[in-house]
Amino acid sequence: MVREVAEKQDVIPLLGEVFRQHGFSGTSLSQITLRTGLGKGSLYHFFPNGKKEMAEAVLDDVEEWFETHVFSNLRNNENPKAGIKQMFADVDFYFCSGNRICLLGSFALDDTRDQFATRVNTYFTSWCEALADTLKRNGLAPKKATDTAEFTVASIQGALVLARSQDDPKVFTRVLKCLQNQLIG
Amino acid sequence: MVREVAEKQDVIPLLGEVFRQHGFSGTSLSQITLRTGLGKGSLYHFFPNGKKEMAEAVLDDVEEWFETHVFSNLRNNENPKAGIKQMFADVDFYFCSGNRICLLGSFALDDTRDQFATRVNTYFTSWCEALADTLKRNGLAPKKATDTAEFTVASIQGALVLARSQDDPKVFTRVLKCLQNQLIG
DNA sequence: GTCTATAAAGCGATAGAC
DNA sequence: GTCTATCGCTTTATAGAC
Repeated sequence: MVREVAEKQDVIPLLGEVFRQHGFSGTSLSQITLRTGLGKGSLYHFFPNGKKEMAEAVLDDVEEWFETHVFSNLRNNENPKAGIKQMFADVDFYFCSGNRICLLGSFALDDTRDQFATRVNTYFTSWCEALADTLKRNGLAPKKATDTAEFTVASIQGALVLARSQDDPKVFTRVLKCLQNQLIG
Repeated sequence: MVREVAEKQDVIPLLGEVFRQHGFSGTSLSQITLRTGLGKGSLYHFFPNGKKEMAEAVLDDVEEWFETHVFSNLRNNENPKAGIKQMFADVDFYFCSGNRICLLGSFALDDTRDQFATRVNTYFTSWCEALADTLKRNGLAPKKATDTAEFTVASIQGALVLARSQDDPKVFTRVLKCLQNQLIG
């Protein structure tokens, strides 16, 4: 770290990296110290409730990014097709073209989910609903729009899993392209 | 446990349950003892290399199940459409209609993957290749078959993630139905 | 094959000096 | 705000009795 005095705002992205790498239960405070350059003293100064509060701060950060970039664009873009196209561009950017996993997806798979149940649920629900709204405005029947949105969000998550399993981010790019074709051909 | 003397074969499914619940790094030997009823002495008798060897035994078991039921059926079924239909039935059965996660997908997401890299890679590769083979025999062009198989396997994984995030297994059932429609609708 | 006892290391968390 | 020292607990793993 360059600065001697850290700011919480600068630490959160680094925490996100550590949690993405090791998972929540696989992340130890010593690994956090390694990545952030902050000792336990500083970490507990910023996050009095320890590791769980650190993860919550990261999840807040993730939610805010998706709300600002993805969800609000889906809801507010007057051109549904353009909104969907923009979603795929943002998603590709955020997940670094398949080189980055989804922290909420990672938390969802084991019992970490239960510690962050509301956040995990809300993130995916918001995404599905915002996309379903856009699909309706693009002419899909309500039920069809809901199902298609759910299917799309699921496939994006699975593409991240499969890309990592093969250690090949191109898998993610291919699935994204296929999904975009299905939605706005 | 009813039996006083355990057999390795009986222990492996229980190990699978524990790893599915907590993830690999979230699983401790004391939790394994709770679930299996076996003390450290017995566990290290069966698995001298400890937790990693236990996970490997579980992964071997999973691979064998999928090879026997899913992959070989896809490769050998003379009727491609029937083979695909059977795959979805087997997958729905194995993942308990969305109530069970994929251990290899769970391992893939964090750095647990690196400890089981070959197994994780091979499982998904075998699945994609077997499905692509069937899709070709059903009339798809080679490249289209490969892409569709990859897309399908990814979506199945993502459906498991999304179902757990919503604590709603029905999500899994809906995505599976949608995929089957796309393939042999 | 199973158990208990034990070791050494690492864990999350706290206290207090600076 | 940052650090070091420390606490109490859990971890993986081993040893040895039965």
